[in-house]
Amino acid sequence: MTEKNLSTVYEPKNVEGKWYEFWEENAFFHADVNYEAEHFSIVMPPPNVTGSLHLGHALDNTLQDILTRWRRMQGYNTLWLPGTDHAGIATQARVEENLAKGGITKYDLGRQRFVERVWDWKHQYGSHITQQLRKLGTSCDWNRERFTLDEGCSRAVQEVFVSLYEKGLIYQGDYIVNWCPKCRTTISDIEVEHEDQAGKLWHIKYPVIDSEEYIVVATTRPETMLGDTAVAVHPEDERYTHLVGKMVNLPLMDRAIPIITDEYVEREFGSGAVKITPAHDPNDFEMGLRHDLEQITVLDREGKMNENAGNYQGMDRYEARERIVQDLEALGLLLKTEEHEHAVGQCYRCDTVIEPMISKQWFVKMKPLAEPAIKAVVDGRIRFVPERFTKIYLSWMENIRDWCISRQLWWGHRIPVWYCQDCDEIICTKETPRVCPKCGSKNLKQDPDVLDTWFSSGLWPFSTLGWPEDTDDLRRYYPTSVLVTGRDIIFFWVARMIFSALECTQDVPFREVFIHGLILDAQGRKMSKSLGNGIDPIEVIDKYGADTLRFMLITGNTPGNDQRFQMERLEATRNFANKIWNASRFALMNLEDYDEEYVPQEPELADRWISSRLNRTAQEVTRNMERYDLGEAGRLLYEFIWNELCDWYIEIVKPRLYGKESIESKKTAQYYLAYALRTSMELLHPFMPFITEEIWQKLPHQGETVMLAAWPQRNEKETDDTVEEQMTVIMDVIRGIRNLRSEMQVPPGKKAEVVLMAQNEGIMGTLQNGKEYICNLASVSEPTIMITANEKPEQAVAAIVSGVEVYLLLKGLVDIEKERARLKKEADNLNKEIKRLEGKLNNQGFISKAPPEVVEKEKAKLGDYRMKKEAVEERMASLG
RNA sequence: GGGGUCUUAGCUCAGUUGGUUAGAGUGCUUGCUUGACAUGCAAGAGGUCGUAGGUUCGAUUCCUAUAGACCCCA
Repeated sequence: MTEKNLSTVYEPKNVEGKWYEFWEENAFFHADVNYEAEHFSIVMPPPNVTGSLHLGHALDNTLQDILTRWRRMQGYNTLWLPGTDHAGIATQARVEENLAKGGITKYDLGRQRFVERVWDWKHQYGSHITQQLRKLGTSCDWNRERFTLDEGCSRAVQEVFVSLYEKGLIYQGDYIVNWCPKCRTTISDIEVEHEDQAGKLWHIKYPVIDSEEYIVVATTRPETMLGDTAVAVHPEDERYTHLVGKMVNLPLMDRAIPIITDEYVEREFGSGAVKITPAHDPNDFEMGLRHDLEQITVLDREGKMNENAGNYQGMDRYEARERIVQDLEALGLLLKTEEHEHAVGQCYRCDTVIEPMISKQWFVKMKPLAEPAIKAVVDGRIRFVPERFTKIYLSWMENIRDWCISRQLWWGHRIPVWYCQDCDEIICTKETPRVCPKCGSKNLKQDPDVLDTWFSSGLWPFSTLGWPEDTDDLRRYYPTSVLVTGRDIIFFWVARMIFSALECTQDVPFREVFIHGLILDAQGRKMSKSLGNGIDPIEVIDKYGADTLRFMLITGNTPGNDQRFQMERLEATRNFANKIWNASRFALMNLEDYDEEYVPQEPELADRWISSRLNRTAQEVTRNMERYDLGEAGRLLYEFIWNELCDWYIEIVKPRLYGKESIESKKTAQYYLAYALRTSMELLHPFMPFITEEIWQKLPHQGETVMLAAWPQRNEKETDDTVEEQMTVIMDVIRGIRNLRSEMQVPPGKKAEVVLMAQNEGIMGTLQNGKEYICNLASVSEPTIMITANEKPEQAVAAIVSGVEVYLLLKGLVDIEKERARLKKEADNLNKEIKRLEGKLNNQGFISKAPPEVVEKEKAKLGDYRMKKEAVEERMASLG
């Protein structure tokens, strides 16, 4: 090995790519269906097929990869199934933009050729994001990669559509839907984002027919008045009782419309009278149905005023708004204009203001599907982690509205419905029909619309495993073990998978849903294109390595909470990778003559200590992973590796490795160093897969890859409280000496003389046992170790640690007054604590009600403090 | 209007069955070419745990109210 020649700085670039190829070529990610072990399966939330990786993906996939690698090491039959989403609107929009550069529209190409173009686009860019996922280190089974528009997923979509249609759970109807004038399609309710915006509230006078009176209505959208078919007041509003039933003359349109009453009207809002536009407002639409009002559509699909808009025909909706206000003012019908903040619905894709519009669309009837989906979560057959997301899910599911699933796009799953042009028969089948089953006509036309992308992603957990076929994969890996996704997608996706799965497979799609938060920028804002505050994970990987990005994302995270992306934390994590790298360089330099056969007979205190700490860490890491607290698991490993393994064990063991002790001692140290480092790499592997593989391969090991090493389990025999207590004493003494040296400004190069007074024989034995450690780590010549005596060293400064009085001899350099002041401060501190504990232990309530072990613990603490205080006071007395 | 999260060291955050002299990273101060690492080592300073009540022997932790920040839903 030539580690001495290797860079002292870890270079992820030289390591990461090579191991990924190794894993993929050796099919280590591949899941073979077998029943020898319990299964663990995850389906990856499919990213947009032509999109790019962002930090949200990086976090989501890192979490999944950690769980997958961990379970695989534990011996589960593990499948992580990857794939991509056709992302209807987004992908189509990008291809259209691209066409626009050449001055053509999709209409120039026609549907068929346009869809071919989109497939070309998909083939060109479709592997971009999966390559990016590989850079991140994801250990998914690429042989099983799926695409929402592939043959199998498409068959599943048809199957479900036809089945729901036949059950009457899918229907077609004219309802008010959310129309995006820019995307030129409907979108579902949850695709509308509501944002409070500053607007105006216009108070308009509508003249009452056969009267001198006006009725004043307040609106934020005057352009829709052209489609008004009524004015409504609250039935108990006495201000208007005398007008109910009369007609008003709709200004600008010169149309007579009635004044009606409805409970829905808020008396406090505006004037208490509202204009009703059933064709352009969801609430008005409902009211229109109740009162059998006419629906007059005044806007077209591009957001322009249509032929029903009188003189305003052809104007854009905002232009029309201005003109209408002007015209009303000119007519003296504008009473007043107020500033008004109100919620404006916008398209989640393009931010265009949504136009509520009446349109014939396909819907899924949600109530019957929601019921089992609620039950599955209430029953605990599906569990949300963190638990609080259960409530969010349930409240949404309980108030669910029918789902508009048709989209006026060309890219997606075409609705499997045909209309007979001769007899108007509607045919819904999986196979393209040749003739009308009713009249035999061949003149059939397929519905032009495609399905909401989420309709197919809702089937993802089972369509990807082969459903509706009864496949081996489906039998083995379904229901999947856990779904990992962001909190922003619970309604869009998680909820829809749950009800789809229950309907189609009569089973839950996954047992657990692990929800994580969003990655925000350093100021705590959402990352967005418009703000330009996004960070490209690939750039981060190129600069710092995938391991660093992964570990940084994971350890900065508590389940379900958002986190800010801080460059400083990235550097700190990079330093951790570098630390591991250098500790390994050191180890490898000193393991050149490692003896594979050697089994240590007499491990030293430090060896037994690192082994004990390692085993305890393994146990704690596992425990935290089991509860999805991956961040805490990662932090524990960071602390163990850096603080215990590097800062203490390696430092302690150096002289032994350098051959300054016996050959047995050296071999034993080599054994424990290799064991501790290798096991650390195994525990850390799910988090930082690349660097751990690189190092594991170089260390003494068995097996082909750390990926398939057995997950370290706690070995009861190796955890030893006594050993840990003994090492704590030694470490405290070393810290005590270092502290004194630093305060007294003893030059680092100078060996110090110390006297150690042990409280009892046992501690004295421990000190003797750890004498070499103290000499080396505190730079001490030869400590005098003895039982506590009344005779204290003169010309010395003291530190009191648990069980030991530490004296640093400083001939002629001790400032008695300063030393006394230093000790006084320490004694005061101890007195404060002693008083606090005495108060606690004198409290009858505490003694009788607190658990006995807590009382014992407090008593022990008090005893320790008292002894320390006594020692400090004795020392002060001996100073005279 | 309803619901949720957060408020702990200058900054970013841990702190999970209520008992710790309240922790980490970073920043700051001091000293170090200590035969792996200055992307490092060692020592140190720094916190009324948002505010006010309550429950309890005991509250950073549980409950209520309140202030502020952010998010979701209507």
